[in-house]
Amino acid sequence: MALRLYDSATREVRDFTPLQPGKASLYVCGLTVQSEPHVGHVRSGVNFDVLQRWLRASGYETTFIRNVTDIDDKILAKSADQGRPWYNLGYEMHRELDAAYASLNVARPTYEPLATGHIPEIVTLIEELIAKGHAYAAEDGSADVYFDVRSWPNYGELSGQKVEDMEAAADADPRGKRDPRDFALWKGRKVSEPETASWPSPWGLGRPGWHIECSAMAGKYLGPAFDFHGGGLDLRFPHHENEQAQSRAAGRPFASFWLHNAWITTSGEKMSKSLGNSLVIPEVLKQVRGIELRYYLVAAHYRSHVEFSFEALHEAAAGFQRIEGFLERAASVIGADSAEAGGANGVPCADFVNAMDDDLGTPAAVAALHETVREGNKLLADGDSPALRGVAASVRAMLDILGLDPADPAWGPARGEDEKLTGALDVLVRGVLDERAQARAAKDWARADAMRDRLKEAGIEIEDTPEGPKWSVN
RNA sequence: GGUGGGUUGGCCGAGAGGCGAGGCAACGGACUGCAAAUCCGUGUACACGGGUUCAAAUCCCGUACCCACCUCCA
Repeated sequence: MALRLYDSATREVRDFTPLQPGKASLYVCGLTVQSEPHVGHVRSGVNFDVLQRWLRASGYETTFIRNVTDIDDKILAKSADQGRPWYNLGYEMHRELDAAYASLNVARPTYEPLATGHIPEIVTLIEELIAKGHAYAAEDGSADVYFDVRSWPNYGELSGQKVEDMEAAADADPRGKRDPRDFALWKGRKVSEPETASWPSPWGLGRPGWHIECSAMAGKYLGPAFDFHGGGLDLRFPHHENEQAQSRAAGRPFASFWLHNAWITTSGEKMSKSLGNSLVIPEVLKQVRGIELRYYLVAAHYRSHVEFSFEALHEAAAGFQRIEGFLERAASVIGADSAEAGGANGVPCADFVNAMDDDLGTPAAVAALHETVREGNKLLADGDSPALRGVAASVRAMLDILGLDPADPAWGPARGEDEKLTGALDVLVRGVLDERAQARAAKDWARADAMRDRLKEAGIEIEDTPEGPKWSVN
């Protein structure tokens, strides 16, 4: 079975047929760098990262563009409030975003273009649209340029809405618009805005509207037609509708598939900057590790709403630790350095592949992963074997596709934190364990258990295994 | 007003006409001095009311509640 994905434009699951054989091109709307990223933002990053990984694992040479919007109304307003340059705020938030992605092992895109770095491409595209009669400069001298919605009969095709049924924005600033639904391609500079936030154009000083940047950048890096365009569900309208209208009006076929990830809600409501109920990443990572948060996000389907709760998050962490536990035990049996332990030659099980091919069915894929782990746990009882090696490698390969391989250097040094400290602690704990072994040999269970309890109070868990006791810091 | 999505067991979350995804929690068993881990097993579900069907969580009609989008949003 080949890859099939749900296309928001046609509202059905369709077979993926690449525009160019063996290649896949993907454009995802990244964030506007105006505030710290929260769990919801990162969900999108993780979802499309999984898509990217699956495309690569399926043999497609993949180009993945994820932009950063580094100029917009909110950035200007916030930075003005904070009394610092807009680019200073944007840069800081961009770095926060990078850090959040890194802490969740979201791979970097092929390119990560900034809106402000593509003013010439944007101006050229607007000029094309004006020449074709789909855009006009406002006649009020504001230097604004608008897309003429009425000139494009297919407007609304992506979101399934009719222009007549749309409400005009309550707060829409009608200055210079022929129709309230027309949207800005170029925003003339207002006197209240900093000079550094404007660029010269044929219509006067100004800055790009929000939608045009994505059309321009997608065109620059992926060409007039490309395979996938992704983003959050809320971008479907107006952002993606407008992107598609602009691009097609300019004669570019644009995206073949539109992919939208659903929300993470808190207390039943959308997690949003404007609601102020954001759960920023560094806060969440005080409770679970990045890999566990990623597992939580991957275990739900990308098109399902997820109601965020710390309880569910901890549950997910426990589920992931089951997988990790198997890998640790397997590595101690077959040797951590063996080729099989690396997962490089591992083969995902058929259920996993079928699940992923079916609209990135990560929940079913994770179920398949757990079943493989159970199989591996059974094999573990018999010690080293080719079957165990195969299963361990398979588990690693599946985890890698989901971006969840605990041994991936992206997660940083393994749990052992500081090697010197761990080494020192090991000597001390071993000393206690040796004494405990003597007590156990003498069947002095009270003394043996007391030692175990004391270690536990210090946060050190003891497990007796056939190979002797093992300790871990909890 | 327009458009779209949702409601599944103690919890999280899949599925989409028959055979109970998976995880977490619970309980029983195996293993263990005990515990932990692991394995085996058990139970409790499809918002409500009708209908179609040999068979409905799944299809149809209706109702209720929830959520999102309609030019700031992952």
